[in-house]
Amino acid sequence: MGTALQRTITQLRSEDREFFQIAISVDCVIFGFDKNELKVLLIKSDLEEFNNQWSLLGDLVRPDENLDTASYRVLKHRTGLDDVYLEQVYTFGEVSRHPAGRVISTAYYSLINIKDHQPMLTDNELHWHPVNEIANLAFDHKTILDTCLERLQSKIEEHPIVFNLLPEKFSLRELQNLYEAILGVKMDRRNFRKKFFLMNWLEDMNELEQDVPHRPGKLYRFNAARFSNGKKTQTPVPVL
Amino acid sequence: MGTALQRTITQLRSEDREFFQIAISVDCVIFGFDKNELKVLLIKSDLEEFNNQWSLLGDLVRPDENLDTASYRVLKHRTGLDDVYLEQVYTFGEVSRHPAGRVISTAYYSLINIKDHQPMLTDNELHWHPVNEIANLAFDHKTILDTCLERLQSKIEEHPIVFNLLPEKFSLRELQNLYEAILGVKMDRRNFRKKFFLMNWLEDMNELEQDVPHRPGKLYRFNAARFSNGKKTQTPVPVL
DNA sequence: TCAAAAGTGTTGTTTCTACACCCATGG
DNA sequence: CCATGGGTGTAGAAACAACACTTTTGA
Repeated sequence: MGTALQRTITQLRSEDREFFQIAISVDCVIFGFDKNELKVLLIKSDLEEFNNQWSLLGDLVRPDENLDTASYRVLKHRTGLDDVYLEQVYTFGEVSRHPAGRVISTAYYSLINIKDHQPMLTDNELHWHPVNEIANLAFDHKTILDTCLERLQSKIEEHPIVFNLLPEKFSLRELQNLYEAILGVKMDRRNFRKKFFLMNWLEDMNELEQDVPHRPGKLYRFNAARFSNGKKTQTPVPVL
Repeated sequence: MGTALQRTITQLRSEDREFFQIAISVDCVIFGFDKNELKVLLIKSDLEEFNNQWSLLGDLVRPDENLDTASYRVLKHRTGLDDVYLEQVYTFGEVSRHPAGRVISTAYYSLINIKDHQPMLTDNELHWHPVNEIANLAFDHKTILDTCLERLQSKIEEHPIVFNLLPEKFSLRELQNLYEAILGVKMDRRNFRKKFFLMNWLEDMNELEQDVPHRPGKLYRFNAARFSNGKKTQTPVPVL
């Protein structure tokens, strides 16, 4: 009862050529945070069918390239950044999702500090768009964006990843603005501070904000070493 | 600055043939629940490299077939069941994950009522294995299984999907055994009952268990209409 | 001195956890 | 009558939500 998948490579190549008609791509939802808005990096589609529409950054996966590697490559190519937070979310495989043929796409999102990336903005095909203002995109990219945003929203409830969107030093106000922008809710300032200090993720830099027209706030940085000291550490013990 | 992905189909086919060297497959982690154990349906691998090892059920995706459709096809083929709960989890794309060549695989898990499937067990290559007793599998299938189990564990914390693993009528004890098997924890009976009645997902059938050597428990069924009447209904209102 | 945001504690509510006794059935 | 699991309520702890005033800075 063997399937094509279970045969050896020689057999696969000779008998099952019909299966090698699907291309695979990665699409990256690159999030940034600026002016208290969550933004995403988009490019003008140069495909005729989607003239003047924006699309996510993506590329075909090479035959000798891991999926993750392909995303890192796209990211590096478009932002110049290495070593960024990247997470696979979902694979979109509708037969008709791409007008150029059968292309299955695996979606990733990444979080970058928008300031680090400024120089690449000279490429005038690339722009940061406020996530809230995006009504539609080329291909099924709006769906991909929505899916990645939902994943991001649930992820930050438990994991300290938003720091990737901020400069090394930040104030609690900036951190709260960021959470509010991602989750689309307003939060109570006092409860927010309490919660974060309890988590024990922050290290006080003993520095103050500069050039603010009001009382300056303290600056903190994320202390990864403290992560896992928070309250969510009691992993349930398997019963068997 | 166009990439291969952005060209038209004619161009893609002629210039980028190198990209059509990757096959895509789906692998299904089919969960069942029997004798108070969570089980998964496996097949003996008939690939030489993995002689005598068990593997998940999967197949190559056809060029004109949606990803989800391919999973349903595999499921139908192996269990005879239609209309089952199915959820995509993750796509495994390591270059070397399959000895027969470059095969990227999208993993799904599904939940079925093991009783509905009994007849197909005549196929002696197919067996239900207790999830806790699986040490390794062919390919990277152990990783896939682990990933799907983790997803299942987090999913059931919020969503009423475990009912797919039970017969239509079940006792609260069975339901609790199922949660305990999936999560690998022991729970307090009184608190468990309280929580479920609060959720309001259950409909009392006014029937009792039969043929039990002790006081019979009431039977319930999942009432989908009541879902969303539970407490988790207050969706946060976006601020913008 | 004014405007603007920083910083700080307490109280009530809800949720979660731990825990023990009587009941109904089959054997 | 015994063994087995069904069925039930309460009290303490922890987490969460709501809320107002004083402080510091720049203009």
